[in-house]
Amino acid sequence: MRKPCCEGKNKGAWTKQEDEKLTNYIRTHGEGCWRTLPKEAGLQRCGKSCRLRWINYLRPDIKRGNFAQDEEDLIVKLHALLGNRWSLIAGRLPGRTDNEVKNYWNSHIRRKLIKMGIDPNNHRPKTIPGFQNRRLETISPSKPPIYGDDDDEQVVSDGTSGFINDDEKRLRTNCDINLDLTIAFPSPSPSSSPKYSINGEIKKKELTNKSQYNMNNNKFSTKEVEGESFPTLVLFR
DNA sequence: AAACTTTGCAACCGCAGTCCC
DNA sequence: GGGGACTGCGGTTGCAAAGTT
Repeated sequence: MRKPCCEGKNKGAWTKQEDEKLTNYIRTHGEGCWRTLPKEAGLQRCGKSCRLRWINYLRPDIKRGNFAQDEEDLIVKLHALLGNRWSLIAGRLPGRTDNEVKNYWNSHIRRKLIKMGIDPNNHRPKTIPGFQNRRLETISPSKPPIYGDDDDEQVVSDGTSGFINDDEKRLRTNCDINLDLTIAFPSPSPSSSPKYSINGEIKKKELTNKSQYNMNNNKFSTKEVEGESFPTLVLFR
């Protein structure tokens, strides 16, 4: 039976001294074998704990503080496409960690979506008794879904229900998701789990076109996109 | 002011994937 | 190819701070 890596080691919150030891060690030796790092750095912690502390808190390139609105929007979009793949989502938010994104989703965004009557798991309006017949009938494959609280409702020119709440407007826009993600089909093996790469790190054939995914009709459209400014995400299913 | 509740987030845990012998 | 070691990920927990009664 393998010994638990944390047996006999410190647990709980990190002290300033521990942070300094870890930071100094990694500055000198770089990130390496997390298993042996604690001993070499003089820490009574398991390697796993050191890795987590470094990645989520001590790394110098971490952006701390509140999430900007565009970051929040991007998280919603990426979550709609990728689900709970926090490390992938965080990979497209410079300076943010998967743990931070996950926490922000669970404590802010998820709650906000629920409050607005949107299922955070599938990003679609929940069927709420009382207004579902009137509201959900407006959803069609070619049209963004209509959702929201009746109290905030207003009538817009096309006769459908509209919103006066900024968050709702923004999220409604996000349903028309249109990410610049490169999508590659099909999987080399149907039984294999999805694979992906960022910036083409894995050696798989990529499509030359950029496929744009539209949540409204669940379709990919392809068109050439020039001047790409952020990492290319490739999904293999 | 005290008690209680809610919120935010750091840290832990277990599992799955990958590597290496 | 099998199995152990290691790493990384996502779910969950625990606790301090903030808010409410």
